[in-house]
Amino acid sequence: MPRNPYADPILAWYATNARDLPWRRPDASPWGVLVSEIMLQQTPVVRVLPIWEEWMTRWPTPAALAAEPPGEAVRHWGRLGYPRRALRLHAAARAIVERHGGEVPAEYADLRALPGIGDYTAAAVASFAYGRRHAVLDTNVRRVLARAATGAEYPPNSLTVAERKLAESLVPLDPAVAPKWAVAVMELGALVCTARSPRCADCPISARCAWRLAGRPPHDGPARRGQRYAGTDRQCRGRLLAVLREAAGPVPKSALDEVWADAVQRERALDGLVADGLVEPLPDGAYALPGHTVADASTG
DNA sequence: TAGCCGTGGCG
DNA sequence: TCGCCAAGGCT
Repeated sequence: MPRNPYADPILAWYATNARDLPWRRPDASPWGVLVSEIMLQQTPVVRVLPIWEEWMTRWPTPAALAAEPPGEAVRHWGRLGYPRRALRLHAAARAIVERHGGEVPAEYADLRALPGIGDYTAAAVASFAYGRRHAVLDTNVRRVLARAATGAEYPPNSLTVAERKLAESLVPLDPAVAPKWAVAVMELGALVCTARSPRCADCPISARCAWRLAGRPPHDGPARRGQRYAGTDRQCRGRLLAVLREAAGPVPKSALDEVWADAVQRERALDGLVADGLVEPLPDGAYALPGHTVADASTG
């Protein structure tokens, strides 16, 4: 039995089925790869594409972003969601300038030490941008391995030691092949071995997929907890931050009061945004995105 | 470690 | 319609 019985068919499938994504092109910089990975966290590719293009034009290097106030990163994050990612990406850019001379580091440990970069993103950037050998374990890969190797429809709720050991055992030994395997198995999960309705007829490893061979038994464990959204603090935070994103400068508190009726929840959410550094209260009682430049009010 | 953190499209 | 889901990280 080869080290990884799935590698050859998945690599062959990837060669003809991979999407042409800008951060995968040869001219993509490590910075472009890093930005894409942060934006893609919990966010579909189609929504990331235009924002990524805008960021690459506006801030082609970590130094370019680092030179801006953090609020500009939040503003140009738009409606991608989870805006703390924008704040952390800005902080990562400044750390890259200060600690790494403005170059995105290639070492996993250095990447992992940057704000907003966890185990997955550090491995992904090291692998995709620098060709390093790493087990790149995202939700797609976990699902593919759960089905193919374990015979379960879905992976466990949280990453287990067994999953990590399995993934690491499958990383090709050839350093030139390892990063190709990482991106290929991820792509298979994104396009074919999907969560809702997997397209087993189009899968290059269906003949050796334990889950399919078992008749695709449904998930039997505890149901995954669905997360409500309407009426939550998260929705309230989103409303408040949208007001600040769309305003050219500081806004009076009344502008925030207008977008959420429940005053108790509104204050709690606003306090949370301030605590997170996403919103800055000003001495005059107004609110702004963090680090905004005070406009010159002496003209006119 | 389980809960929190946005947003929008799809089955 | 509405719950589920999308290249996670942090505490």
